[in-house]
Amino acid sequence: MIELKREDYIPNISYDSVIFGFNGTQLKILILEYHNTNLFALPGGFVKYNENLIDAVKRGVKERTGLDNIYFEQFHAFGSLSRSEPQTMKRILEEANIDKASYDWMLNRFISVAYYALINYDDVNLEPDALSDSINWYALDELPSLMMDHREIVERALQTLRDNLEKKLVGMNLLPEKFTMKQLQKVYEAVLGENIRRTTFQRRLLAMNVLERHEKLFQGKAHKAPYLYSFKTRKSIKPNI
Amino acid sequence: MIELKREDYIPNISYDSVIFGFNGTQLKILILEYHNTNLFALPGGFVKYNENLIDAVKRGVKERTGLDNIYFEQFHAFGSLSRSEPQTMKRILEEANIDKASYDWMLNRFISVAYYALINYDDVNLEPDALSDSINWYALDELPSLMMDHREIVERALQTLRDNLEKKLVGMNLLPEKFTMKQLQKVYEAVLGENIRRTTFQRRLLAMNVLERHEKLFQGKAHKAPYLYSFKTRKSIKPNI
DNA sequence: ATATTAATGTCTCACTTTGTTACAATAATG
DNA sequence: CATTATTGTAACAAAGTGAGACATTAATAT
Repeated sequence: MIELKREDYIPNISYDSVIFGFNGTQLKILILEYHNTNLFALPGGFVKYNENLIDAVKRGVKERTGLDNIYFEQFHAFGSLSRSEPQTMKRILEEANIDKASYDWMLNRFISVAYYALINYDDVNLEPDALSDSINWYALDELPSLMMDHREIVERALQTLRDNLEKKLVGMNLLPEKFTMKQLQKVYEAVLGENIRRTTFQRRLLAMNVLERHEKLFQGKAHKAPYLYSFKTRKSIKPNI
Repeated sequence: MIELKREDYIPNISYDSVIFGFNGTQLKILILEYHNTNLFALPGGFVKYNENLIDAVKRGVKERTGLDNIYFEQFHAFGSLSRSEPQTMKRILEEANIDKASYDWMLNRFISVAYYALINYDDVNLEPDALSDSINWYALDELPSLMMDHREIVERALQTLRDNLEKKLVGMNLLPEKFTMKQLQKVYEAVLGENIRRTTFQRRLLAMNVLERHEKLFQGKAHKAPYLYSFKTRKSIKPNI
């Protein structure tokens, strides 16, 4: 049974989430498709009266991916009048057989706060919400046409991710705990959308003093086995001299 | 007469603005003081149902400074439950002699979207709003104690300003149209909170190729007159996806 | 008129960071 | 045990930055 009672939620505020995953080569994001509408959208939702904004976001993502303890980064609030499309919303809600009395408030104008998150592609247990037929990974250059301003939201998320890549050591959540330099480089290349020189990249990242080197990897490939690295926890980072 | 009718405004959403100005040496921001309360706060307000979020912000700042056509940068939405302080709000509204029926909705929990702006210190015509005794410039290191989470909002604004300084050529609005290299350096120093080497700074900024050099300045100072510069107009770059 | 003063514009040199190329090391394969 | 493909790192070139030196010059003092 779908619960979207008007009295539980703050009207006019919503969130949208851009969930990035990495398949080893491409950056992908989670997109859902609403019942019988051919409408694709970012996973989003509403905020309860007695709930922190960030908790609403976490709740929505946990319901759809099973993941908890994800790192979110808020990147923009979208507040233009023109972004709301009551007819589109109405169609979605009718196709999901929600009754008019309970969905009426959802046709209002909403200001939406957008977050992105970076998760380990393989950990996800995808679960469509009540309004959706499916939720799936889409590569950034193979996105379906998205409803409302969601395309703009995605572009802004990617831009922020690129801007933050250096500062926030963003690869952290897109990779397994231990990874090779090559894997990390692939993450950087996927995020930045450009190739990086191997030796320069390696030298730069080692100089940053945020990686911990472990034993060798036995990948079964016919060449020298690369080291495995993991990210140092912030505490264990010692100053470079 | 104060107009804050519940039916005009979206409940639960507000904005706050951190307006930076520069007096040649220090960065300052605008802070208002509510009637008879000794409470200091950032200039903020509410969003009308039929109004873009950014237009609400511009409206509020124009009413208080007389300034139009300011560049705003949205930097964060503050959405925790704990940020709301209904007792504080009640006191402010009572001291301003607003009647309970019309202010009741303002005691709700609000999610606030915060913007900063950079303006020319001298152009401002300060005008307290209906709830306030005064609106004034305060240097960042001489701020009074601020209500609610406004201190945190200021700190985040400053952090974002610092992060964006290089990318967005932020000095643009803190200086008159034409300025000397020294003046620009003072802006950088005030924003970053540290001294910069003159020669390196000059070389770096000229290398960025964003400054246009004009005729010399006749400052009446007993030394070689510096060049005047202005910012070249830039075409915005769209992110690739 | 001319020397003085002090901030500016630019140059140099050392040092650091980044780009590029080269090459030795080595796990799996046959 | 040689081959293959990839890795780790060294070496050198190119570009960028920190620090200092110095000539230039508008106003002022002489």
